[in-house]
Parts: sequence; structure tokens; C-alpha cells
Amino acid sequence: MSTILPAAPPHPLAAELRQATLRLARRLRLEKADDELSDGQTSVLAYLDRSGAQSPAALSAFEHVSPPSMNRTLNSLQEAGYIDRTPSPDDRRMVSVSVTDAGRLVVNETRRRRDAWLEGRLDGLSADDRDVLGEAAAIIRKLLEA
Amino acid sequence: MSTILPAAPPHPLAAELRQATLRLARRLRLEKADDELSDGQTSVLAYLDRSGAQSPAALSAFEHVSPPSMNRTLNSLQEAGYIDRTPSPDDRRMVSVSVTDAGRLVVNETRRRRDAWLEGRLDGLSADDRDVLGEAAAIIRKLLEA
DNA sequence: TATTGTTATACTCTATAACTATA
DNA sequence: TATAGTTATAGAGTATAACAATA
Repeated sequence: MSTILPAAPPHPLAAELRQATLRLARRLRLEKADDELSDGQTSVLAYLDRSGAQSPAALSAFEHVSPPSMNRTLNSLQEAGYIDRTPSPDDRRMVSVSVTDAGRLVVNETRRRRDAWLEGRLDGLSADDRDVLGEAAAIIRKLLEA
Repeated sequence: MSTILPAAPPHPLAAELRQATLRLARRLRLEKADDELSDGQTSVLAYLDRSGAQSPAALSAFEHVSPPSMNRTLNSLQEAGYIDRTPSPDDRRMVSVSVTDAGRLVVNETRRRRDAWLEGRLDGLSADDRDVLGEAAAIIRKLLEA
């Protein structure tokens, strides 16, 4: 019987989940609607679409990016016609950034492509495996909100 | 009874899994050992560590990056003392890139930090939920290899 | 001549610091 | 004077094209 075990990872779960998540995310990010859009632009557009209009400051905080860098990203997106900038009537220093219809189209197309790729892979799994993934997605959402 | 249903997503599973994965990956990537290292440098170092020595061409293919860009990344990593480049004795055009001990240290520290953050979140879950995540990680690995 | 890696050059993305407008 | 946003400038990261060394 083993008395003293060599130091083994106490929670291989974290390592497995980290690996699986980072690799799948990496693969998913390859699927995009508009190859002209950078990852940052894609991400900002998706965030604006699901959270509604936001200030540039809020966007730079969410993206962990400096205000000038976000400003540049917004310039590109506006030039492409994917977002609008409207000054606040109350405090004219503040700006509200919102997605245009064209922007929403790109966001949805990107989601569609990613889901299509993913569905292709999910089809090869058993119903049980798919159930597990569905439960896992819900648990991860809970974990992120904690 | 409903006869004609409005177009509903046939597989919400893909959408849920996509969202959960991208968000968790985003959060995990924030945890790094060396803030001086870019995401690309961090990724190359981790890949070299787990796959063993690789050619620059193999690395640029894996990272979906051009050979000159990878060359620049390797220059930075070599300057930092995290990798070695050794020409092949057989074919002297070819170079083998490998992680140094210092590089391995950084890789492991980054993994440790990400796992530590994740374990903190996993502790708040039930044993059942953790089991589901463990199974999901294995399924995702299978899915990526398919 | 083909291939592996690297250098040359230009462009995009990001950051810090300075500036403008509004409060 | 403080704050939200933007512009100025400079430093990384990336790409295409050209080059060097080896096969």
C-alpha cells in the first residue's frame, strides 16, 4: 500500500476545464461573419448588441482596453456603419454608442456561423453527451455570475 | 394545438455552449504569470511546453499567424530567455524551438493562477455540478479531436 | 529549383500624455 | 477644478514581399 504519495494535483478538474475551455474558445473565435473585423471589433459589437447602448468608457472597461484604443475601435465600427454615436441630451459630454441594423446583422451572422460549426460537432455526439454539455453551460454561467 | 411554429433555434445548446465557453475563456485569459507577455507569446510558450520542441513553421500554423509574425514572437521570447533555437544537425535550414527552464516556470505559474481562480469558483458548486463539468471537459476534448 | 527561415517595409492596434468641451 | 471623450505621438503586433542559406 502506498503510504506517502507524490504531490498530485488536488483538483485536476480545474486544469481539465481550463484546457477544454481555452481550446474550444480558440476554435470558435476563428468563425466570423466579416473577416475585415478584428477580434476587438467583433467583441464590442456583440457586447453592444446583447447589453444595449453603452458609453465609450463602459466599453473600454469591459474590454480591458484604454479609452483611446476603444475610441479607435469605435471609429472603425462607425465608419463601417455598424454603430451610431449619439451625445446625451442631459450631459453633452457623454456619448451613447449603439448598434445599427447593419451591425446587428454582422453580429447575428457571426453567431450563426459559430453555432453552425458547433452543431456540426455536436451531431457526432450521443444524446447523453449533449445533455451533459447543456448542463455544463448552465453551470458555467452560474459560476461566472458568482 | 400549434400547427405552425415561429422559427425557433433548433439547437439552443450550441448557442448556450458558445456563450459559456467564450465568456469563461475570456475571464481565464486575464490570469497570467507575466504581464509583460502578450497573449500570443503566452500561447506559444504553453504550446511548446505541452507538445515539445517544434519548428517555427509548425508554430505559425498552429497559431494561425504568418511565419514572419511568429519569428518576431520567437525573437521576443528568446530575448526574455524563455525559449532556445537550435538548428537541426540533419537539415541545417530547419530550426528546433524549445522552452527553457525559465520559460517552463512562467508557463506553470500561469496555469497555476488560472487553476487557482477556477478552483475558487468551483468550490462554490455542488459535487454534482463539479462532476458534470468534469464530464463536459472530456466531451469537449473529444469534440475538438473529431 | 524548392524549401526553411529570416529581414524589409507598411499597416493596424494599443498605450500614455495632452487637449477639448462640458459641467 | 473635475470629468467624458477625443486627438497626438510612439511602441508592439501582424501581414505581404523580398532575401539568404541550405537542400
